[in-house]
Amino acid sequence: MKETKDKIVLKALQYFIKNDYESVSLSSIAEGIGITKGGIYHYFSSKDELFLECIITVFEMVREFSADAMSENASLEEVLESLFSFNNIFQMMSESLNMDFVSNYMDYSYLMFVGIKKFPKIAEMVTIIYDEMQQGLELMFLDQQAKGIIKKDINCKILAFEIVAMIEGAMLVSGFTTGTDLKEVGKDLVKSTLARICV
Amino acid sequence: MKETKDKIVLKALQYFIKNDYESVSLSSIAEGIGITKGGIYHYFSSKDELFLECIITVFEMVREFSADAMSENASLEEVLESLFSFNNIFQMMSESLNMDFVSNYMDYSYLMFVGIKKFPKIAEMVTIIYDEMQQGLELMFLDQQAKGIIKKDINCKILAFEIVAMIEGAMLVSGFTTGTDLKEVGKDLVKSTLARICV
Amino acid sequence: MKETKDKIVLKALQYFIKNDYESVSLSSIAEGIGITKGGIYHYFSSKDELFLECIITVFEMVREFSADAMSENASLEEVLESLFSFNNIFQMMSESLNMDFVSNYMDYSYLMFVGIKKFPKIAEMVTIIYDEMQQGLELMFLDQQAKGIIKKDINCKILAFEIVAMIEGAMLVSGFTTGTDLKEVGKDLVKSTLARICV
Amino acid sequence: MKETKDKIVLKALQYFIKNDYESVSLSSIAEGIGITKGGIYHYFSSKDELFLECIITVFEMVREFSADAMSENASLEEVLESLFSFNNIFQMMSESLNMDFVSNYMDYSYLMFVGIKKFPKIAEMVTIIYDEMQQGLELMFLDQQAKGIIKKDINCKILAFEIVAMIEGAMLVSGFTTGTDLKEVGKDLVKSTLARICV
DNA sequence: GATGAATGAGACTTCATTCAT
DNA sequence: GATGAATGAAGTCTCATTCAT
Repeated sequence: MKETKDKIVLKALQYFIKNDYESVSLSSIAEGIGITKGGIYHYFSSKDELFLECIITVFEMVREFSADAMSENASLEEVLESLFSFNNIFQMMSESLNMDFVSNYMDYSYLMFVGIKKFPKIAEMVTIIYDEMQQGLELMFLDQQAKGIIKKDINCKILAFEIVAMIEGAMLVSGFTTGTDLKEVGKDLVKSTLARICV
Repeated sequence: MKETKDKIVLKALQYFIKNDYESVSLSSIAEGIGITKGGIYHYFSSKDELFLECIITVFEMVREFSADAMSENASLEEVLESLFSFNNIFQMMSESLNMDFVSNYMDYSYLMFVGIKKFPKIAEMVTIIYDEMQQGLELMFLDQQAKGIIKKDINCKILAFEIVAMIEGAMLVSGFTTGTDLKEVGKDLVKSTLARICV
Repeated sequence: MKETKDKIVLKALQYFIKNDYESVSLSSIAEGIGITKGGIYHYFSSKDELFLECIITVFEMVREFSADAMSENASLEEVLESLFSFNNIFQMMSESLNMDFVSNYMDYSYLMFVGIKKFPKIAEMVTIIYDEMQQGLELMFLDQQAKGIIKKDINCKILAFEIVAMIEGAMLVSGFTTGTDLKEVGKDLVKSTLARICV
Repeated sequence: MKETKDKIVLKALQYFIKNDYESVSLSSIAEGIGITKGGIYHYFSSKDELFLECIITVFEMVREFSADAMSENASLEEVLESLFSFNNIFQMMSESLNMDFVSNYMDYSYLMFVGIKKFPKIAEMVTIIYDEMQQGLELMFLDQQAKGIIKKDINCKILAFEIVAMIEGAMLVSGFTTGTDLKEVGKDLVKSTLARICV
């Protein structure tokens, strides 16, 4: 059955996302789904391998999300609205994983960093994600600029970087600053962005 | 002598910033500075306490940096230039610590996240840092707006959040994206920001 | 297999009864039965837990012994003879444990004291043992008094306490005093006791 | 000054009497009297030596007490009353040590046992104490028997052993059994003892 | 497919002890 | 007479991993 394997990844993710890599024990994962430690070794040859699978699972979801947001049919406004509705990302993630523990950007971000420290290879995956997002945005901005919707004097490459940076930064910062409602912030940012780039 | 204690914190920071908390052993720290494991316990009652001291050391430097950047005498342009010259932050940090290991934002960010997972209290410190920065910027923007330098229709509170988010996001993202020169990015962002907010 | 667990308790008891609690290392226990340190943690979650199990094992044997000695069918003389034949207690204990290390009362007594210092709860167990013994004796004395065997003017409650105290004291003291043969002492005490309480 | 040395012994005794030998650290003793660990080594060459001094201190007091109780001028009744007034022993001990922590026989007894496990030599000291006491009593009993006060058919050697055993046993057992008032028990035992040995 | 016993390495931590000051 | 830094050995405990069943 593939069921057990999925259960392991899910439970592992749940722990890895909230705790230090080293402080997550295979026992606790096994116990959490009602099997024994040794059983995990049927599906994964090591703790590292399991961890990697967890990270990849999350990354694929993020990639899918950003691809969806930038679908061809969407208007400039719709794209920005999708990307800036941070809460949706984590809601979707939680639903996909059938669990409610990815409560904020910090959880996701933490997993990413820990992963990179453990396996430098993961940094490459992150790079791909950001590059794809940035290039996607740049292409869209160029298209809109050609159509006369975006101001002519704007450097689309820089703008794309700005947007990506602001999305990541807003998610990160809003997890800490007091008195910032994530939903409102998203809307405000979309508005202010459109105002300054559109003709 | 306070020398040994400082050496311990320095070496510990060096390891904590590059590796998983749990995978940093006190032995390696001790060995790294030529003392024995037990010696560390003269100065710190536990690994956690040492870790905390390391984090606080870094936080104080960041706080100082952002306070310096927003000094009263500085012009709008100077403030933005300071805040967006990311590389300077880490250069300064490296100099202060007399070590060259804080090579990028990821290192600092990682330390922050790991710290928060271990000690939720640290999240409060981070909140203070961001809040101070955001409020400082907002005040400055309002002042400049009153002087007629910044456009009247701009919401300074949102703008302050945007700037903080962009700084953090740019530092984070630029650590991954390919083909982005951190120095150039900073300059570009200052330019584009000034262009859109100034009369 | 329950074999290993039993081996651990047995070997642990062997060490705990002869040495300081703290100076008994899990390594030595493990080594003593040919397993590794970590193996002990399969059966006991801590050194304390193992220690507790050891103590309980001993207590249960003592309780059983005193219950046996005061069985209903035994005559007054037989009961006293059983209780005062100290050496039998430890012989039995050694046989039950399949080891010959409980050589005298001091060993048992020491274990009891150390246990109490570590876990105050153990004092309650000891209390139960003594109370049961004292009450059992009192009932028997009252019965014998009613039958006219024990002198009418004797306070059976005090007598019961005296007997318990003398048993414990004799075991304790005889471990030190020179020139006292434990076997002879027991017989003498039975004789002198019967002489003074019987009609 | 001899003051510091005395303070060390006193504080050490306070800890050794309530805790496991190994779990008493020199740091805690030093801290308890406001000096540092290293300072102890001015007066004692090792932890063991300090421990031994503590035990000897206690033993000397016990020996003195029993010698006092059996002073030549005292009558049979007075001697027994002194020996059986257990609480007095510990009260006196506490006063001598200027501390109130020797609350019961268990504390004293525990110290004795731990001492023996660590240094078999101490068993010899205990033997001397018991032997002295037993021989002292035997001599007194013989004297009283010669004077016609004690029954002729009593074996004074056995009686002396019985008394010592009962004293030790009563102190031990009364620390556990419920509903036994130590003071009353002492009086009862004196009475019942006199009744059975006197003409 | 899964269990459970067992290993072995490595971690944090404590402490008696030494010694220069 | 006393401090305080530092050592080094030992101890408890945790865990990834293996393997017979």
